[in-house]
Amino acid sequence: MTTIFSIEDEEALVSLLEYNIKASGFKFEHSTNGYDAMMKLQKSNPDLILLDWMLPDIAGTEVCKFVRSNKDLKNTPIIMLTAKGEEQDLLSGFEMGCDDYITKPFSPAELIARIKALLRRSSDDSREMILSYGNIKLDTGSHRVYCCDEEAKLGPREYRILEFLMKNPGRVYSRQQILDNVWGTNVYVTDRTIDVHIRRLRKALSNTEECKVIRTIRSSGYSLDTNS
Amino acid sequence: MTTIFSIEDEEALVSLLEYNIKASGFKFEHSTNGYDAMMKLQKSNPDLILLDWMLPDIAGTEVCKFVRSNKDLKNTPIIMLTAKGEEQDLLSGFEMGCDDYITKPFSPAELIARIKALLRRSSDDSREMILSYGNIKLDTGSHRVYCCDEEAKLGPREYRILEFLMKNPGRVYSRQQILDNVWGTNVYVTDRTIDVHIRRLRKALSNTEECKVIRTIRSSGYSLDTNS
DNA sequence: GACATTTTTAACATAACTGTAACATTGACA
DNA sequence: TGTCAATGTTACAGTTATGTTAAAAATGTC
Repeated sequence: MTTIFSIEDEEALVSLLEYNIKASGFKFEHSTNGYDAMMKLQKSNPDLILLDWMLPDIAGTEVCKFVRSNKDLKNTPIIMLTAKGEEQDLLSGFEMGCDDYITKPFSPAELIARIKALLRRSSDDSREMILSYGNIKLDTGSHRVYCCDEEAKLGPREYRILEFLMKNPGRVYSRQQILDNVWGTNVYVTDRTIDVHIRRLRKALSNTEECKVIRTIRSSGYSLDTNS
Repeated sequence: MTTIFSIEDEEALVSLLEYNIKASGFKFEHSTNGYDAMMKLQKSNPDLILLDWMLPDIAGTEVCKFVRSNKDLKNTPIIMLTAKGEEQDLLSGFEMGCDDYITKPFSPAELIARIKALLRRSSDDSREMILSYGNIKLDTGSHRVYCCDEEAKLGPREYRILEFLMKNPGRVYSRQQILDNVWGTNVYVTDRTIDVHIRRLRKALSNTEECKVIRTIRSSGYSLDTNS
């Protein structure tokens, strides 16, 4: 689960943060001072850090510097919290590598919006690449699929199933695994539904014999493989 | 040539600025008071403005407000010059849309460094170039779009969407990505709004069949691509 | 402040996709 | 070979995503 780590000493604010962050479906962790934070951060390895610029022990810049120089944490986005009137800190903040800032007092909605925006920006599942197996090519950048150099027209679900299977060609996935990865967990869908989508996928990839690469492993599932 | 416009009344400082700015290869222009500056800025249309916060006639905020509300100047970066001890001005400065500040006295090296940093940042957006894809050409200098050699009339938003899509032809962007990049992060706009703009964009680019290059990827987003 | 332009929302229409059920087929095993 | 369970196939109806239009809201302009 996506984890937000807050470094903030003001109790009332911590409660507010915790409530809103949890309500938005994130995991919440926190420290009330800089040294504690530096210890915990290493283990926690959160997805985003909320950093109060005014801490009881050390300056926010120091925490920032620590994060940026740490191998595991260096790419973790940081949002700094500053009080009204501390705008001159913004420059040093950005220079130290903060990604965004928000001025106290702030609305929870705004904070959540900024958190989500930053997470979006730093998430890397939008990488472009070309997966290929046999005569099938799948371009995640343009969402196009080619089968023996002809474009295959797939529905969104079929596309995602194929993308999933192509990440590990040859490997057998159970219907449940396919469901979890393509539909998402806790979704109520019959197993038979998968068969239907597999059918559609096969149909779309049937230009030539070499394109028929979805193998049924009876009582186990499906895989991308030569049918042999 | 890149032009730096200074608004500063202290003669000694003007000489210092002029010398260093010219030595760094920029063109130097200046005014010694706010009203004069507002008149000259319009014609000069500089690449960056150095604004002393304490002017003999009007407050720096007023000049700032003027620049930001002027069609041609609104994107010009502003560095404000403040005297030590005027830190409280920074708040209003940033609120008015200043991009950076520097406290007097400052080292010429630091000033030049900040100028260059700001120019770099703003040049990414304002570099003039002609993007082209298929029969569509987009001139970022004149903000004109040609579709099969005829000019297409686009609204500002449509223009920016097209410009964004043209930076990576073929690549699929989700509505959220389009929002982040065209509207900016943490903006509350419905997804449907994008569809409407896409509709207008398509309408404007429909001279011929070859001009219809916005592809819908159901449940994923849009891309600039042949529809095949 | 009135006007024109642009942007956003809302409502509805249309097209595309999805899941289910019902039935057909296949393969394993006694 | 008959039986059973698993999978293949098909068609359809419900659902969802997108297209389209118009009007309200916001913004810029004179």
